[in-house]
Amino acid sequence: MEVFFRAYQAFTAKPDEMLARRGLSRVHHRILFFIASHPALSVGELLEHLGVSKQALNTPLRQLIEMGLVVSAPAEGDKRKRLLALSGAGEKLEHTLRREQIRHVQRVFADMGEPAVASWLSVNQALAERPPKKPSAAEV
Amino acid sequence: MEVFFRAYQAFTAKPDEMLARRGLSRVHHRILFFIASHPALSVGELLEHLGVSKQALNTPLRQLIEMGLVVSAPAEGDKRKRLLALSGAGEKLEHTLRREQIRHVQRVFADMGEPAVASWLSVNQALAERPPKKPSAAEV
DNA sequence: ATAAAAACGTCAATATGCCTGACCTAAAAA
DNA sequence: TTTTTAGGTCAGGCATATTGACGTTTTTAT
Repeated sequence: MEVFFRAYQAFTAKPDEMLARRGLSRVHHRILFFIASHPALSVGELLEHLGVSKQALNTPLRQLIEMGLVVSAPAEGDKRKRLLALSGAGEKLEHTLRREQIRHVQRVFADMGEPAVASWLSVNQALAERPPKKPSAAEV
Repeated sequence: MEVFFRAYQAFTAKPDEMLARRGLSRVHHRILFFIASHPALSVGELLEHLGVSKQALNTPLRQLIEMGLVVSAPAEGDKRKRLLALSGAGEKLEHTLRREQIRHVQRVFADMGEPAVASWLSVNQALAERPPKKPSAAEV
């Protein structure tokens, strides 16, 4: 339990530090991550992924837009929807954060060998896919 | 990144649910866990492990004591220190929570096989032990 | 013996983060 | 034309964490 906890903390420590220097936090990273992973994401879809209320998303998302990291544009077919995308700067930041996490993980992977990594990934996958109960939207 | 995150969430979901039914939360679990793992732990040592201010610990710890799950007694040699221990009920709860997590993990382990589990554990260990920067006490 | 420090507990003020409820606009659907 | 839907925002409330400041008891230093 403790090791698992610390592993996750260590995994996000470097990005957290970089984000903090820009006045951003874990939420902002999650937003950037989902937008990067799901092109042309609508606000509603983002809310589902994050599992927070729209009021909770409002502030950090607005900050990202005001900082020019995220762009929000009305959808083609349905102008009520706002499609989110990363700006150039947003992509750059997201890549930087992602690369930090990859670097951290790879330093370990290099020592552990290929099959260990594959196992680690698939166990995580299995753990994540088998929620003991309902994943309670608020904590996804 | 996302899988790792969800794996950890799933790992704590069941305990969180059980704690919530008693009006407790993640912090309480962490306190119970550390007390269980370190017999005759002093308050100061607990604070170091948790990496929070003593004011932040005060409330949840007091609740646990008032609920009769944790006992606090002056140390033999140094009566300024308060040594923490689980009561019978506290041990029972801690074991229940621990067992839930083990059960969750073992359902997955059963499918993945022995070596995969060993790899998963050692990769986590390695990730946890290699903080990219300083682990920033506040998030340990 | 007296002063200083350590370990713990607590009160207060402050900041954050998230939630629910309520209200508003613009656009799509009925 | 009326009703929904998608999104944005304000207000109030709750929970939690932080720093700062005291007060108590016990131990250590002078």
